Amino acid sequence: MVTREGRAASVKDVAAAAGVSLGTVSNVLNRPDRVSASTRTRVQEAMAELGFVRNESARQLRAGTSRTLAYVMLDASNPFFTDVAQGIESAAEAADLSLVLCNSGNGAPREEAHLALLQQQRVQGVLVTPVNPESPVLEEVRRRGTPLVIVDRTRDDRSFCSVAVDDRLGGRLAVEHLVDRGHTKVAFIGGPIHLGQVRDRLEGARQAWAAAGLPEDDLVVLATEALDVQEGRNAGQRLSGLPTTRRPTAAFCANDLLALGLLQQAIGSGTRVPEQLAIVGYDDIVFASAAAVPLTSVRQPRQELGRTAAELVLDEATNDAHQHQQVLFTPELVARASTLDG
Amino acid sequence: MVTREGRAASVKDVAAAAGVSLGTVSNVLNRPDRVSASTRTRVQEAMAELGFVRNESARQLRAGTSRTLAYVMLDASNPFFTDVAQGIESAAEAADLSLVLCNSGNGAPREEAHLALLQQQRVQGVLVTPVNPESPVLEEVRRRGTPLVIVDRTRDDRSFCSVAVDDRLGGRLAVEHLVDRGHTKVAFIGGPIHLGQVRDRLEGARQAWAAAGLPEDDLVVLATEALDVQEGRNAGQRLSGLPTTRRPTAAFCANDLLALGLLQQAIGSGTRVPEQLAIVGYDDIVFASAAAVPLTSVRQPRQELGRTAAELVLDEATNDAHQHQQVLFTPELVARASTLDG
DNA sequence: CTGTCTGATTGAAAGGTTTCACTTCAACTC
DNA sequence: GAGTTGAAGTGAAACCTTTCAATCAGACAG
Repeated sequence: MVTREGRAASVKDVAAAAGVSLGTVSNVLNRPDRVSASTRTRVQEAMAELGFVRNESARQLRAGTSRTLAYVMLDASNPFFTDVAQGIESAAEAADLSLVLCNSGNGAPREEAHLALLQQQRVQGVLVTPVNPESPVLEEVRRRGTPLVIVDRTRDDRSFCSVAVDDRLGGRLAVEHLVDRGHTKVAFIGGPIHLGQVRDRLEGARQAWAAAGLPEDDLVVLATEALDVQEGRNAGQRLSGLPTTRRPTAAFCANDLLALGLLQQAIGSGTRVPEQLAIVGYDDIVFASAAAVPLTSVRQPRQELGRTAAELVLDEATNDAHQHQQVLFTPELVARASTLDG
Repeated sequence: MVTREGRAASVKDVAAAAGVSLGTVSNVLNRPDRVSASTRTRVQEAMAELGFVRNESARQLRAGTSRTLAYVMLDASNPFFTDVAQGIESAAEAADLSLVLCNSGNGAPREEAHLALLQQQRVQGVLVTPVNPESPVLEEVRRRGTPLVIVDRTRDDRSFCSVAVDDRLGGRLAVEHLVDRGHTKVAFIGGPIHLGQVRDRLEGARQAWAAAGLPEDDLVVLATEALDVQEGRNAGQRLSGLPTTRRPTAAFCANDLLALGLLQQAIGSGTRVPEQLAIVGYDDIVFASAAAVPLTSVRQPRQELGRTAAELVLDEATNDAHQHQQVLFTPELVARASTLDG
């Protein structure tokens, strides 16, 4: 019956309708075995009749805690982060928690607003890929009692749990691969250069370059303003502008979006990939393998990243003897047509 | 001070620390103008001192409603839906509500679980791109008092607000464009065929085909099992397998993921796009224009879709005289290199 | 028939915030 | 100086659920 008399039905209404006490209704909800079968069905019928929905606020107020985990994503439109979210979700599901996603869209104010709300909601824990991992806001969150784990970033002091992927190693793998294929002049494309990710990948690239005994100046750095497709195209134009003799024969891009932009610009301007320009991306998003020339890329264990982060935050939430730890995953190079001619 | 004595600080603690009554603390929180400046700062200092975080459950319990909107996405890894979510977010922000995202991952049980929890949380309203728009679960949600709007789908009866895009028109636009370019044998690629979207886009395609006076049989339907990249590749192989005389010179794909898969397979097997095979996609996701051969696609006003849906759900939540309405947006063809040679 | 045990049910308290009718007090008016 | 006004602050009630000690009814033993 749709008896909507202003407010929603409460346990009290259900109790009245079923002719039992309010404690019994609660028992039906939480410990059905303690209630006789006949009463139980009577109560359940009353609930259905009245369209009763348990009020989570009241429940939580009493219980003191929610059954929710939250992930504040840096950029919901980057497939990398949605994959991470899927990993988190699988761990949350296993722990019988539900996951809510928030999107900061790379904006610090939005991130702060989301974090404030999540604290107020007393979520069990927060996972976040922060705009700035060094921000004091993160400390504040934990100081106020909400467990927090940093995802795909690390903090210089080791004051938080974090999960990330070894970006230096990733950079090394990419450049070693290119060196193996005989390239002796390579461009690194990425930026802003102050981002931890970009810095580390470049550093790894330089290590591999030096290890191969190649002259430092032949690893050219093209700094970009963002890690998106448009910037990839721009970088491509800058490459095309170079005289042939000084033009790199391969490019290592700090993420796949850049690589896809570069690829597009290259093909559009008649450059053959990989014959004239080999390309390595980073992240191995689903669109990398679906590119017209399937992209060689450095794969990160995205789902596992998420899953592990969720497990850490749960440990922090439930285990008194919790120790912060910084988990570092190992990336893996996936070679495809964009570097493999013939 | 990190005085964590078991439980978090409450208004009562703050009141005691600041030497005021509990009502005053509440006033500082909700009507700061009614409190003298000196008391206000004293209370605020006490809050900072104790690391006070307002308990949203208690607030909501008292207020009866939350300041939250929710969107249950069909597939968080499809950029189309994250763009819709961004539109919703902008409307939510304007109304000073926050948005939580849930992902059903195309699974009915997950969708149901999310909907149940959102009702319990007494969210202001729910937006959902349902696995099955005809599901009785949706009626249940509304019957129990939570406003609900259907996004990017429609229901046959008009019992819900919904926002969608005119898929028949989209199909017509795509095929008209191909006919204009002189194609007389075209493949429609999409499926599962029972999906409303796919059905309507195909129907529009057929209308345009018939209107051009072309023989019905020359619009070939290749049914796929899903709308993803892999199925696009598969479809490409099926096309390649056809004898040249019977092979379509153009393909209209029911979404961009299919189109990208098809494009990849085509280029990989040496088919020149668009000279030997023109391709039209649908959705105009960001990766469409970034494809190696930029994809002609039917653009849907994704952000506006989300924004409008959010406005409708808010109207349903706040306006007693609310009337359900089905908003239908107009798609637009964006012509790019995948159909434009020369 | 008394006493004991068990399972089912009850009723009241607690949890943190907001609201609102009420009190207090200082400043002002005539 | 009696009376009025307004601003500032107070305190109890209400929101809905869960928990737990207490009660009840009936079965059973002695």
